[in-house]
Amino acid sequence: MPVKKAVQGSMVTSREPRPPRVLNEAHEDCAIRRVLDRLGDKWSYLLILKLAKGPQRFGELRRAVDDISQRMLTETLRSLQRDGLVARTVYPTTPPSVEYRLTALGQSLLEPMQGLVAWADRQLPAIVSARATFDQAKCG
Amino acid sequence: MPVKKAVQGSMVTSREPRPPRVLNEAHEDCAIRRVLDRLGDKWSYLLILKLAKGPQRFGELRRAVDDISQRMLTETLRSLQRDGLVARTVYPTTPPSVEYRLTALGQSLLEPMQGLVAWADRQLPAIVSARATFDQAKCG
DNA sequence: CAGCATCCTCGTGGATACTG
DNA sequence: CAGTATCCACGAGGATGCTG
Repeated sequence: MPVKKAVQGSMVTSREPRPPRVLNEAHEDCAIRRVLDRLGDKWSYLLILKLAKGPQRFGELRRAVDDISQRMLTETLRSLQRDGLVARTVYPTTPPSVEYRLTALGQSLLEPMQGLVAWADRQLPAIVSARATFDQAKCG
Repeated sequence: MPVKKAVQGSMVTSREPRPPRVLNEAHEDCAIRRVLDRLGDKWSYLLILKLAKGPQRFGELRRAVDDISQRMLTETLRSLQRDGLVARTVYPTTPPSVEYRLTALGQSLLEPMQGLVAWADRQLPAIVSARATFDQAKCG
């Protein structure tokens, strides 16, 4: 395991301080990549699944997920809203109450998503087992 | 393993060096999260889609994706292999030749994945449009 | 209650050099 | 060709404090 030198010895290479990195963005026009960049983050997929159960308030979602930080909940919900997958409704009560629900577009994502969820549920044992075999072969 | 302290500036804040973070791992038993942690990375999904076309050699995959670094190609392929989604075959020629192909388990993932790809292709315009509207409302 | 602002840590992954 | 090994930039996201 790479314990991270930390030191960078006294003598050290003649290495230059590395020029800024230039991104290759050629893939930006690939639909699946753009969608995965969105759904592949830590919380989006999960929040959509929670919202599939029906509209929910901010605090409800927070409790439903329970290990999401409030900052990420806010941020993820907003980006889902931006993409038109989630709608946000403010009720001007005191204290304020905000409800989130899936839009039609968001709903339309449920079907393909549930296909993946079903696959995950079915195949997880096989994956875990494959993993064990692989690790055994390595270390045994 | 996080040895890393390294600098931590000379003068700097009166703030304490923040106690170590303890992970909430309560979600570890959720199949979809475990599967997404795997497929949600930058390359797995894409490599599986490439391998769906048939077995391919290391270099072929490298060129097929073309903006993946060789390090990440190696690493991603190995973790897919570990999970039993991809099989690796070495042909002891000179120079060596290594072929990767989807296992049956990997194949079984294609169907749910393609559902998602299809959705992405269909709905990307709607998402882009929603995004524009949202941004307009913000800045306009 | 439903956020916003700030700061800081750490994991992901790119760049590069080297090997069998 | 198909990797391994190292170094390091950067952005995701947790912790915390404050607000309407």
